[in-house]
Amino acid sequence: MNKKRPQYHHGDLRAALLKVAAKMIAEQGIESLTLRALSERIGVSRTAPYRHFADKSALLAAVAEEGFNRLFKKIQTAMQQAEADTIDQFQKMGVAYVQFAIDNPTHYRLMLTCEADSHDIYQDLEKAGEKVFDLLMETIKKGQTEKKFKPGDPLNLAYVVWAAVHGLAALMIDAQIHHEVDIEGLANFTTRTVVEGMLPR
Amino acid sequence: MNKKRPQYHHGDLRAALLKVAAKMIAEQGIESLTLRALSERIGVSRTAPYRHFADKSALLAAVAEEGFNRLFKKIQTAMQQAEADTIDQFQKMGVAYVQFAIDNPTHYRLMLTCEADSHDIYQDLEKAGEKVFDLLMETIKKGQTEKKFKPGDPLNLAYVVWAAVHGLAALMIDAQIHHEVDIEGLANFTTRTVVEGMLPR
DNA sequence: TGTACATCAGTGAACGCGCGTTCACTGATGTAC
DNA sequence: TGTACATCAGTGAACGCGCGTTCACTGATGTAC
Repeated sequence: MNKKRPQYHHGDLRAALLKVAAKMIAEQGIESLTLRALSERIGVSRTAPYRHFADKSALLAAVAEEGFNRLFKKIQTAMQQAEADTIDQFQKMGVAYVQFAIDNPTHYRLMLTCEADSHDIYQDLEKAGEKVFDLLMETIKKGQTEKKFKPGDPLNLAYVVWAAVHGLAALMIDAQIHHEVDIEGLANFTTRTVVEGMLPR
Repeated sequence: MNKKRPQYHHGDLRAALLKVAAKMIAEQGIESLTLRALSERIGVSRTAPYRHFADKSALLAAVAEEGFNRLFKKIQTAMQQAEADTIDQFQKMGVAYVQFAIDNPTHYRLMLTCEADSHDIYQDLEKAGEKVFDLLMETIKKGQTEKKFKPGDPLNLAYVVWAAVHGLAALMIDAQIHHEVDIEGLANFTTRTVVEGMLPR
């Protein structure tokens, strides 16, 4: 039993900080996450987090990083559940990406704006983000060598696709797209349209 | 000469607040805009803004609204400068949209996240945003009746296109896409890809 | 044209709040001998 | 197995700060007669 009398040493405070911070962000938004409330909820003094993180933004960066790792896994399993067809994998990736963002709206927002100020400072965070992007790049390259996607710099294509799924996620999160729409349906339609275009066949 | 001795009555404080707030947001970001600094810069007491806006968020909503009006005009003129071809107009719209976002990054961010919390509260803001969206909807409908776009619910197509340009803008603003890329080029490529798709011809 | 008065735009002092962070500290843990 | 000691994780009081907003006010403006 771990549920003994509160101990002086927490055991694994670092992990607990990340976990509870993620939970609180999900519940109340990023803005309202305070180091004080976070510590109190864990049952530790306000200043204990400073043993594990240099400051608040370092903690947020770690939370964001963990988010990218989860996103990475989610996309990976989505691809594995797809058929062998590259285009099918590609679409599943896109839908999984949007789904993650919708399921973890505040966390997702943190991930994509946290990096903004801190590109160079938090290199682990940057790497975690790049890992996800690389998954996309590789799929596009594979599709190109299989002649299923048109040729050209895969980086530009990756940007377009990323823009589409990120944009869709962002608009939904910020409630610009009305909530009553079928999320998965629209995510599916979006990736399909990016692949097939808007021209009549 | 308007540059007389400072007067008790400012003359048009409301307009000045909007203008200077936009300027300060552009210079230092949304976070760092404070009512105090804004008032001081205009040369008026801290509490003067409360004669014109209920509170800070009402002022921000008005700033955002003004942004949508400027965006609307910019897109309109971009369309007018295009050839008569609907698809050409469509692409020019997309590029103009991204261009606006890149030229006014903090203002753009405010516009698209401000609405989030305040959909129902600030109806003028919502209307200003809808006007821009309607421009997109109309163009898609026109393209469909001309058989230049594939049929189907134009709303879904509009969401896809909006997602693509918004996503591109957001990624650029949040420095997820490296700054060295050719902005206009990528914006062009994006709208073209959304129209034409990724399949080989 | 002059006066009285309601209305409105701006003042400035002050409140109250919550926050991140610092500092010197103390209790627990692990290791060398 | 026992002891000494360095190291490390957590404490709690307090600092300092900037902010949005309130309040009772005052000076300017416009209008009715």
